[in-house]
Order: sequence, then structure tokens, then C-alpha cells
Amino acid sequence: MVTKNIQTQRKARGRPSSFDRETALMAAMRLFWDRGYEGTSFDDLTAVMGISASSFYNSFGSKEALYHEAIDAYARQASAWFVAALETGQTTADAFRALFEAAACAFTRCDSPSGCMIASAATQCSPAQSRLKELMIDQRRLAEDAMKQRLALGVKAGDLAPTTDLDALAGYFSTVMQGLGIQARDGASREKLIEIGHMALSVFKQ
Amino acid sequence: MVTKNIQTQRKARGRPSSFDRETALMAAMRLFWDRGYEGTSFDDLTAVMGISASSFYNSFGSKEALYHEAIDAYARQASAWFVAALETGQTTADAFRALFEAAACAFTRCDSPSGCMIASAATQCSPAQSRLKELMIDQRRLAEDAMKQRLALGVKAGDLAPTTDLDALAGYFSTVMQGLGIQARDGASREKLIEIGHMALSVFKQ
DNA sequence: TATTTTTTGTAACCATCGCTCCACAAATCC
DNA sequence: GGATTTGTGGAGCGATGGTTACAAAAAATA
Repeated sequence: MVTKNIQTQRKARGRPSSFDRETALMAAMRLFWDRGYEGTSFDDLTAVMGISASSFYNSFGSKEALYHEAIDAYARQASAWFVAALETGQTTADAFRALFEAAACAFTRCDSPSGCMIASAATQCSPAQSRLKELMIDQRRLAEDAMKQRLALGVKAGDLAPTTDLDALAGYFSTVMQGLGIQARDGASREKLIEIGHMALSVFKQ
Repeated sequence: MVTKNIQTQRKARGRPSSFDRETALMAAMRLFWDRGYEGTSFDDLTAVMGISASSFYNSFGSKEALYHEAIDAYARQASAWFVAALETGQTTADAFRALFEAAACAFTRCDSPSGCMIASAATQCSPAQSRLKELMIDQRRLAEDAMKQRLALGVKAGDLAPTTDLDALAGYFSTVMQGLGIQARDGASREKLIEIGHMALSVFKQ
């Protein structure tokens, strides 16, 4: 779909784009992040991206295709701090402490919409968007899996009891993470989110 | 807005309704619960309510007014188990254990959409629905306040340390509750939700 | 300069959205 | 029965949704 410049020497034929694709994609991502798929209209998108309808379809195919790209971009960006945090510290508790602190920061950046684009997406939507709904469920599952893997590492390291129910614990942390997304969306401060994250770590003690 | 039958003796004038208002409202509530406000179309509503457009406006005023009624109905129904659970048991921990178990049950009933109608509503929506968004934020705040009050009772009863940060703890439980709503929406089983709720209680065992 | 390739601007398209109007139907009151 | 009141059915409205068609514009190639 996207024409690759295999030979950077050869210049592109045809009329050049008047906009930067990546910049436009980021703008679209933020709008989707803030308003969700159904809450974001086509006109809002083209306005914030600074392009016309024809350029939109020429470059991104459709609204749904653009949403997919936006989710991918967000997931890449989010998994950066997500994975990095989980690799922080010595103990499993340290890692999850870092994870929640990173989430609290990511969910309350002044240069982005609040909360998590994935956590609060398509929880309620029309049947026409059932495919997107499933996609978001998968994305949330990916995050939960990543947490589970880190917990398994903790068991292997003797950090956690071998009897630890990894699925349940990962589900618990995933639940807190998703809840944090909603709290952030509702205007909770970064400090409040961090405090909540710290409280969630009390499952480790005892 | 609604005509009250002050004198039950006197029969209602005019052509009688061909549908039961409460039944239609419940049907609408479930559809909104499942699809959200923007995800539910006018035609979907009239279809599931079994009435025509004119009867719809005659009885409910507008889509938004109906949504308000639906939210009120849900809040009444939900606060029933919510408040009852918080009054359960001796200790504060008992009360919250009951609360999470009640939530787990309420969020996974086969005769209703999964999850919480309020927790996952309008987290992402178009600016046109900003009033509804604020309404939902208020509703979520009400739940958090109720939890905070129960925690304060625990301090008064000597159940919790006087130094307990009630706001933070209530925020934490509220976060877990909202996360449970998303988990349920994603298809988590009742057992999983209960397990997660139990883990959330570990904040009590210092 | 002519040709080819790609992007852009403009103007529509068609379905759906929430909603209104109005003539008619069905009940009570006098 | 006639008047009054209230609910119903159906047609259709203006606005907006996402999408497409088409020709002009701007670049490389020949």
C-alpha cells in the first residue's frame, strides 16, 4: 500500500505531498485518543491533519484504516515506556512500581490527551464497530500478557512464591492499569495516580 | 413532565399508550449500556423499545432526555447493591469484600450487558457530548464518595488507622472498580473478577 | 516540449442521523 | 352523540456522516 523508496537516489515521480504524513498521523492519533473512533468525525480529522478529503483517502485509505495506524502508533509509543518500566529495578515489585509511575506520567502529559488511548477505547460502541472492539480487546490482552511474563520472571527469580497465580495477578494489575486510565480521563492528578499505583503494590507484601 | 395520577379514581383521558413506559425504558437502558450514547442510534432505540418515533418523542422528549432517564434508572439499580454491600459485615474490609463480590456479580449477569454502564461511559466522545461526559464523571465521583464515606466510618470505628488517607484509598478502590468494569466488558469471568476484587483488599493488610 | 505519474481541490454522492409534522385513532367527559 | 384529550403511524425534513469522481496542478521522465 505504501510506496517504499528502495532507491533513495531516484526522486519520486508525480506531484509531491504538501504535508508530512507522520505529522498528520500523530495529529489524527491524538484526536482519536481524545474522542474515540465514533466520536471523531471525518471533517474533524481532515481539519486537524490539515489535509483535504482527497489527500486523506489517497494517503490513508479510509477512516478505519487510519484508526488502525493510529492505534499501532500509540501502541508502539506506549509499549516503549511500558516495557522499559517492567525492566526496571531488581524485584518484581520494583518493576511494577516503575510501571505504575510511568503510566501515571504517560496518562497525565499536558502535550497529549489524558488517560490511555487503548484502555478506554470501544468499551461501548455500535455493532458496526465490533471489529474495532475486538481489536482493542486484543490490545488490552497484550498488555496483560506482558505483565504476566514479568511476573513469571519473578517466580523464576525466587521473587514470588512458586504458587503464585500468575493469571490472577496479571489480571489484577491489568485492572488497576485500566482503572487508572479512566481516573486520568476524569481529571485525576498525576500525584493521585501515583498514589493509587503504590497502593496497588500492596498485593506483594504478605 | 410526567403526568401524575393524583386521583387514581379518575381514568386517564385520551388514547391509552400501547406500550409500558417502564419496560421500554429498561430496554433502552440496556441498549445504551451496551453501546453507549453515541453508539446507539435512534432507530435502534425505537426498534428495541417497540415504539414509533412519535411515541418516542411523546413519551421521552429526546434521545438525550431518554439517556438521562436510563442513567438514573441504572444508578438506582446499581446503588441498590452498592450501598447494600457496603453495609455488609463487621469490618471495613468485610464491607469492601462484599462490594467487590457484588460488583463481580452485577457485571457478569447473563440477563444484562456485561460491565458497568457508568464506569465505561463517555470516556471518549465527541465534544458535542461534553455535557454527558461531565454527567458520567459526576456519577463516578458519587460512587467514589460513597466508598470514602464507608472508609471514614471505618476510621471512626477504630477499624482503620486515624492517619489513613481516605481520599487516596477511595480513589484506589474506585480505580479497581472501574477497571473491573472494563475487564467484564472484555469478557472476564465472574470468578476472575471476584479473584481480582479479593486481591484489591490486600491494601487493608498493611 | 510532450508524456507520465502522483497529489490536490472542488463538488458532489448516498446513507444515516435525530427529529418534526400532521392526519387519524382511541379513549374519556359532557 | 359530540367535544375533548391524548397516543399512533407514516412521510419527510435538514444536517452530517464517510466516501467518491474528476479534472487541474506539480513533479520526474523521455
